[in-house]
Amino acid sequence: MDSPEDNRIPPSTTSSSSPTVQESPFFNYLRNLSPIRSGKTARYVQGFTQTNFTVPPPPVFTSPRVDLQRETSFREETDAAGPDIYGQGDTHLKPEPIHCFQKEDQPCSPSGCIDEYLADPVDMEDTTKSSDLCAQTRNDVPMIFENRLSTHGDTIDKDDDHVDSHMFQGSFAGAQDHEKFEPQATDGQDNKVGDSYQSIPQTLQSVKTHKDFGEDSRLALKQSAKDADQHQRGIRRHLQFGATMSCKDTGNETHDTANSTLAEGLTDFESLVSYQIEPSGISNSWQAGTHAQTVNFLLSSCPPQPVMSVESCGNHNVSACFPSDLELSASGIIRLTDSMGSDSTATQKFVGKVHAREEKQIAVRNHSSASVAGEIYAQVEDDQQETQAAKAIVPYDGRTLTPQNTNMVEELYQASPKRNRKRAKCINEGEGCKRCNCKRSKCLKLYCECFAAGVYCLDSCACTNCFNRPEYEDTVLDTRQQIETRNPLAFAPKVVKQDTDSPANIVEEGNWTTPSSARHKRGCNCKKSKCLKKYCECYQARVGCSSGCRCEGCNNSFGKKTESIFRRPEKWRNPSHEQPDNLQTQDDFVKAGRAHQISSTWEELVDMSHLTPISHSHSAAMATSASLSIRDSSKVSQPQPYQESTLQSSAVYLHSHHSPISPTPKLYGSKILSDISSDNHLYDILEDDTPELLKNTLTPTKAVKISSPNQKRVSPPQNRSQEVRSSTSQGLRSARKFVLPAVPSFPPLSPYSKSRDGTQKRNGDSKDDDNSCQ
DNA sequence: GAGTTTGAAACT
DNA sequence: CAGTTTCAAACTC
Repeated sequence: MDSPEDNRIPPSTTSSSSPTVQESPFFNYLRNLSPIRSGKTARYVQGFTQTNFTVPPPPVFTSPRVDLQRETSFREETDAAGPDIYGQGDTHLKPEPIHCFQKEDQPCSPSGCIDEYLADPVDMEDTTKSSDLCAQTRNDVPMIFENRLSTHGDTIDKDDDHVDSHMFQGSFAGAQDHEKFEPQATDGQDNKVGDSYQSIPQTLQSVKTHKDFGEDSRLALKQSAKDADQHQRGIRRHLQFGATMSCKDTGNETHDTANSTLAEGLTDFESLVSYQIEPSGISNSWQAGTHAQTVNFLLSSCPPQPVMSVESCGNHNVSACFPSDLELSASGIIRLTDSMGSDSTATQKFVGKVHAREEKQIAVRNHSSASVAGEIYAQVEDDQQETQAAKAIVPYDGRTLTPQNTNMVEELYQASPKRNRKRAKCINEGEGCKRCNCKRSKCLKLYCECFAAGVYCLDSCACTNCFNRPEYEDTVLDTRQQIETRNPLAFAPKVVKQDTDSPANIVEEGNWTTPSSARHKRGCNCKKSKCLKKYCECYQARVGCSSGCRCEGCNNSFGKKTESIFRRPEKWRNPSHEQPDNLQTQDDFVKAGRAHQISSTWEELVDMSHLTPISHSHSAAMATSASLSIRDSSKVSQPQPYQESTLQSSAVYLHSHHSPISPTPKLYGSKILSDISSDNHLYDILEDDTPELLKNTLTPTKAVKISSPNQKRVSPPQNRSQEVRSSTSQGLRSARKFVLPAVPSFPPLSPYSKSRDGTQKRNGDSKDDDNSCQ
């Protein structure tokens, strides 16, 4: 095995040491402290020295929330300063991918890194330093450094100038110990990492690592294939450190104003989520910080998912969410690669996988790069840390998407022992996280949740012979149109919220302070489930059954059919009602509890959103939307699912419109926005639970335009419009959503390629086949 | 993980 | 429009 040291460290870096650093008192101090020999340290130090050490002002905030805010600020700065991150103009061809990356990047911004770690009350200085590192690290810093931080974090010198050196030294030392730089202590790198994760000091490490990650990757790229192993190893290490790293990494490089905005919004939203998750934690525990960070990252990566992940996945919040993010990222990568059209073998290879379904499927099976997202997903399922790492990887790749990077990503995933793991299944996944398992519908029927939700299938989907992919956009759109022709509201949200602002609603519903406005438009038709299972769409949407339902023996815990809507609020207020008997899993109860909190205190949430550090107008908008969403959800007062669907949906919408990806709203952007804005009333109409109204009022086309996006998405249209209005970045679209070109109800979806599981090619017999088969 | 149940979607 | 079939998710074991 080649020594990591050799491989990882470019000759230039290793050859000389920076006198400045070494001579500095700080350096000496470190030397003394560090168990590692100065000789080796010197190298790393030097490498680090070579990089620009721009020491940004130390972060001041310790609170996660504060961090968030700060993060936003930093992002802005970064954005201003940082140009093109993705900049390789070519890559911009497809905003979607960019979007994905941007999302991920946002959290990664230096500030973001800092923020995340600032959450750590324990060591402010460390955090500050870490922030510095973040700013600096872009340059070549071997990832190796990261490890050491945990160990030496407390010893970090306060001198900013030397901090970096110190950090690196420490890292280096750690690397030596763990990375086999020093054969002696190769063991347990992972373990340490994991441990470090838990400890505050480690936070710094994570940050550094994160930064390093990018650097590291680059270094690896520079090196020949021989280094591949080393590189992968390093990556894995990063993975272990967690999402934080990734975030930071990406953040520095990629910042668009749009991104910032989105990030802010996300941050805001995140705050809410975080709060829910760990109300107390916001303040300071490392865990709390972690959650926040995670959430942040997730949010930035994939708006809708964060919520879901947080609530649905518990410990795996991040992980759960992550999948989507990864997917997005992966897709983005693919797209970018494609758009790049580079002649590089790697690119072609990648593209080929993307477009060649067969190939892709094979690749997926083999855990090839094409299924990076899926692999990541898998990792998430089993190992959160790894998942996080994966996340980091994705952003990284996305950021510097190049053929080499692509390869690197592939290698990384391939190298991952867990890459083969089954994709994590997002329980209670919100719309943003939909994953279908279609076998015969080709994902071109409403049976397909993804399709029905107006989103492309993801790599994580287990569908077979899927045509609900960007590659088959035409087919998808055609099919969609056909369906809409039959039923203009086919893609309209099944559950709509009552317009709380509408006096009419108030009159109808009575007390609007409670979350009771959501209803299933069409109503359910349950016969056996008594509307107590998710078979029931009403129950699934966490809304009560209404007179429009034809269910039998309705016992919907969210509101029985016969039950007066007016009474729902009361019921909701009663926690007991929010925990339906049918909550079968502990998660359900937990979620329900959360939901309850949310619903009952939705106003508080709003306040919270305001309280969030985010100062941006965007964030404000986000908060507003989030609040709205929450409120809507709360109206229903549903247990956790509520969060998932509603909040998530909200998030989705928010992100969709704020998505940094497409600064210039691609096709639909402006138009959609204008439509939404101008046609906001349409939402009101749609929101009316009476299908008749919908049908009557809206022409099919119009209805489609407005609602076509996702019927399944619960988020209230109104919110969307508001969001759109509030956000300056219009035209931003969500990554997965697809919209009819003629009538874009939703932002175009991101270029997702569905690589998963096409192995069984069972051709459906549906009419759609014709379309699909082109 | 496989098989069953369920109800929406699709079809006749 | 009603009845039937198809489908995929939800659920159970």
